[in-house]
Amino acid sequence: MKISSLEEPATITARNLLGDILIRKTSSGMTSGRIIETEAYTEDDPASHSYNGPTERSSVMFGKPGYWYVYKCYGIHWMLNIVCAKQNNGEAVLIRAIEPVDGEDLMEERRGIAGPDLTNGPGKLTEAMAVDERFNGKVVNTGKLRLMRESHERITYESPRVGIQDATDRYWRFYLKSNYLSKVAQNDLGRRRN
DNA sequence: CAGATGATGTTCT
DNA sequence: GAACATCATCTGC
Repeated sequence: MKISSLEEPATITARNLLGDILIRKTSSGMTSGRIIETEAYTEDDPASHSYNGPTERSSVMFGKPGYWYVYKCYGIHWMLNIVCAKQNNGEAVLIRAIEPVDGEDLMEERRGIAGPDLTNGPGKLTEAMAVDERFNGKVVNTGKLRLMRESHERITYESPRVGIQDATDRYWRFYLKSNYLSKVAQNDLGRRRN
């Protein structure tokens, strides 16, 4: 069992979340997956929603750690984040990819396909796990969407974040080697972190 | 394969 | 009115 706290800064929490298990329960059944790719976002970060202080959308990021931050991207996809760092620090970690653990058949049903494309991207995993705005601002360890902290012994890598234009020199994307890494990230030059 | 593009709607200037 | 922490699909090799 992992003891690291979500009060740690995003750049540390993003790494600590690797290997943890997301668990989603619905009336159709349970799905779960291992987190294998994350990105850190902070207030001091032109690419972050919290960069210009709290807004109606980003205020959750400035709240207490251990809450979900869910927002809609390009009008289509839900993005799942975990708020971290101490209250009033606008920091969060975006979950970019997971490996299915349980309920893969239900994920295939929701996504309409099978294989690595099930969960190898931030918008894909929320569809596979039936995550939407209902979880925004909710506590991470209560309710139908939970996080199980897990230790892992896999090698960790870090590299620049993807899909953004600002601060691309920051190595704030973290991942484990996996067939389920996000498409846009599969061929980049990450450096080993442990 | 790689690269371009349209979908689609909320947020912020 | 522009930008956007994306994805699926289409084009042309």
